Amino acid sequence: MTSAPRPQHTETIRTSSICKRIDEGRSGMGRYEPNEIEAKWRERWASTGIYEPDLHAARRPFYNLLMFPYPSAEGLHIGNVYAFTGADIYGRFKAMQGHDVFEPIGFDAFGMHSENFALKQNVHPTKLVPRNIKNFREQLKAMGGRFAWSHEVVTTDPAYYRWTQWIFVQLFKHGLAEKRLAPVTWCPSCKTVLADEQVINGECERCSTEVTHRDLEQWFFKITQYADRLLNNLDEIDWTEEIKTAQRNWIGRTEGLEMTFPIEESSTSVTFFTTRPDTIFGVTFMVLAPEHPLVKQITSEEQRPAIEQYVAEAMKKTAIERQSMERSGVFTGAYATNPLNQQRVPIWVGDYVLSTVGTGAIMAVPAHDTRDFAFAQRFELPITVVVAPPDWDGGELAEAYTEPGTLANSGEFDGMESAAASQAIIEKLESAGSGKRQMQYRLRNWLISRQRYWGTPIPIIHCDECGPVAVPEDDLPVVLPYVEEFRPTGTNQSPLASVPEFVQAACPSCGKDARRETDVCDNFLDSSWYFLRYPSTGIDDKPFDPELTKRWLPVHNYIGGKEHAVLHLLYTRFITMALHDMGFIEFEEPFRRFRAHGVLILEGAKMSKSRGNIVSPDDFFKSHGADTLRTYLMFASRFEEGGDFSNQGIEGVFRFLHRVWELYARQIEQAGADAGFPIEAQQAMHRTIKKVTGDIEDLKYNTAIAALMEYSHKLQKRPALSAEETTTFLQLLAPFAPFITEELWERIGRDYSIHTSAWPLADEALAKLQEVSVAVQIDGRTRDVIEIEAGSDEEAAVAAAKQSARVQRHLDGLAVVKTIYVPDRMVNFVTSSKR
RNA sequence: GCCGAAGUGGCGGAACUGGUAGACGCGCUACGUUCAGGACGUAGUGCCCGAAAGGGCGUGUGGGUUCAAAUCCCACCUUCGGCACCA
Repeated sequence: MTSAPRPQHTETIRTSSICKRIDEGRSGMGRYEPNEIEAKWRERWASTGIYEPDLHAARRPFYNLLMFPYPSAEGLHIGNVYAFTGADIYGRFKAMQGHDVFEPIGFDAFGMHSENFALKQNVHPTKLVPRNIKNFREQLKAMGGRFAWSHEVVTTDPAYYRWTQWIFVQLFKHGLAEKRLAPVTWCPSCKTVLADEQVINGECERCSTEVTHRDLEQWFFKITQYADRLLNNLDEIDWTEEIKTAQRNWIGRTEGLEMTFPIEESSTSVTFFTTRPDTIFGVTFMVLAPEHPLVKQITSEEQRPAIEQYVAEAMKKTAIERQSMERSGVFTGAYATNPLNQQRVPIWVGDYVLSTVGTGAIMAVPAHDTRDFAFAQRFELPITVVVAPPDWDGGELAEAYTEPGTLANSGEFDGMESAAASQAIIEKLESAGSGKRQMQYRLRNWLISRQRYWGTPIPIIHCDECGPVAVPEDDLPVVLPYVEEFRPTGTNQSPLASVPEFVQAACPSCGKDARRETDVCDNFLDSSWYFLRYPSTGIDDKPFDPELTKRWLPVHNYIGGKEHAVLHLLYTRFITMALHDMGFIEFEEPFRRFRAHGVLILEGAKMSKSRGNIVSPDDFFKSHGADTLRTYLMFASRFEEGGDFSNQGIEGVFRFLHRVWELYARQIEQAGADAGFPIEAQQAMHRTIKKVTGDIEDLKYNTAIAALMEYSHKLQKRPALSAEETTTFLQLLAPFAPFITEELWERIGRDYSIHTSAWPLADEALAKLQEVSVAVQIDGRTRDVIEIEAGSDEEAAVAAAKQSARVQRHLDGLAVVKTIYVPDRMVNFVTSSKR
């Protein structure tokens, strides 16, 4: 692991002159110069190591994790600053509450973006990536995160990917890795495998050639074996509900029936899965996915040309297009028999059926499925109602009826309700041997192989005698060789295949000549375990030290983007569970608490390279300083919702920090003045402590900052501040604006550092409001607002309300039939005139 | 198409468990300060009628429940995010 270089601040950039005049004529303090003070404290924090907890001795460990960035050549994105600031504020808050906070950072640096960018710039990724990382480090330091730089992790470092390979080997040894044929997207012109995002409207993004598919031998991890546990544990873990829902849907466990229809004049049959056994009597046709292996077998000679053309067309569409466009299909010429009613049903091919879902074939029940209904209408196929809608007249349906109901046209099952009928039909089919109850999952196994250069080499050697053999652990890492020509090779192999010294290897098992695997790993594997490595960086004989792991994990708080809801977060859970089962770690869920933050958008659109609307934080660091940018990003919207970035509102936050500076300048000048601490001021302070503390815990940073602004206005109005107010306000602001608060903390004569000082505690009695405003309504309309003592009973509140002249006027001539009192909130007089 | 989230002033956004809609900030207006000025201070600022007092309307649209709805229910519209080789 590399240790981060000290930032060099040879020159200080003067801040914009927004405040040039503010303090002219004021002596001593000078004006707020964010660039000066930020440079000063960056250095001081680094040299004193206040963000580097002693991992072995820490008494109250708190592992505060954020999603490590992908170091692109464009530099740190303002969205990264947004996400990391949100996580950092929480870490700073926990540290001030007395925890030993470990907030590591690293770089997820393998992958297609780096490879493609390197190709474009004609710079080798081994040169480009360190350059990008260096730039990112500087930017990350500029934003003022409390990062433990001595534990930096870089996934492209052999000292790291050695253990990524070790994980691959463990999974392989435990039967959780398998190799099989699977289709990839292929550009016939570039002669290369394409990623999904490189395909636009069925064409290669570079050469606009229509893409095709190829079957290649690929490695998979058997995540589906963990489907039930991954699903069931979701009920227990403290994660953002939205993410848990996304994972549940992704895993997609459904219970139903798997059954087969024999094909006429053939020895084969079609197997499909259905969650609606109650509708089997309504099957009027079947549909196979275009990729289904039976298609070639059963198509009649007459239909063959049409089918072949249709299948070729379908292969060009994406799964999303196939499900969004108008239903299309072609009849194969073959028929199957419904074993329940002996009905003859035509077999079609339709691209709305996906080979990756279920068995790649469906029984079509147009009366009770909207997609099948549309298909039947288009091709004039019969629609048989077998579940009667509530007031069905026996006639034709205008649209599919997909709800449960009473069975009709279903022989012996007529009159039964859907749920009972499903069970009865399953039992009948099970005893007849033509179907069985089945749990089905949407989740598919994890495709690990990439036919690319810039990734972790898969640590496997293929031997003709022994088959695939894992590289012995002592031989790891399998180092990614330097390949000058790292562009895709025009074969379906990784560029590594063109390096004979790499490919040639002796079989670790029998010693004969063998071939090294040349595909590299999906970089989701790199990022599936990085949090396990952070505490153990520098340890080179094991991936993670058991002692440190036990002390620091599972992670206490993980904050990251919703875009990682299923892939990264599910793969990470899977790897953790697998390592647990193999006995390497004691826990099976990696993160105690996970919170998803929102997406930062620009003028209503997501920032992306393709739109060209990426905003760099660098200009803001220079013009306003990191404190202003951090605070503004957190103030502009609810952290968990995300929001719009505009540089309109940033000035408001900049002014706020200037006013804070001024407030303390005045305070310092008046040193020695007897400030006093009136009760109202104490109450305001404790209310603010309570509000800010609660809001940070809930990640409601925007309202915490609003409360601090409000409180600062109150402080500005006081002639002088007490010592307690002076320190408390700075402490509450410190997680958001770590630099200015550290500077002012020093200037008011407190000991370094504010960031290790104790978070203020709210005095509940003082935080409580003494007087409350109570709305007085008449028939639900607010007519007056009265001030009464907090906690007043109904009698007192109603009496006070009736004192109001306005209320009296509105009640004049009306009879109150009902009075509603919500303590400390409102009184409502309901009158007889009410409607 | 499927899954998820969200629609509140001119703008970003607040609003506990159904209980004063619009906190805080931007912008705008007026006044003050300043040689001048992007600056700073004070006050005002949802919309409509009104000189004011006051009144009416108002949280995407239409309906409903309730003494009371941004919040709950039903239907619809729009936007954003995800859909397995982007990370």
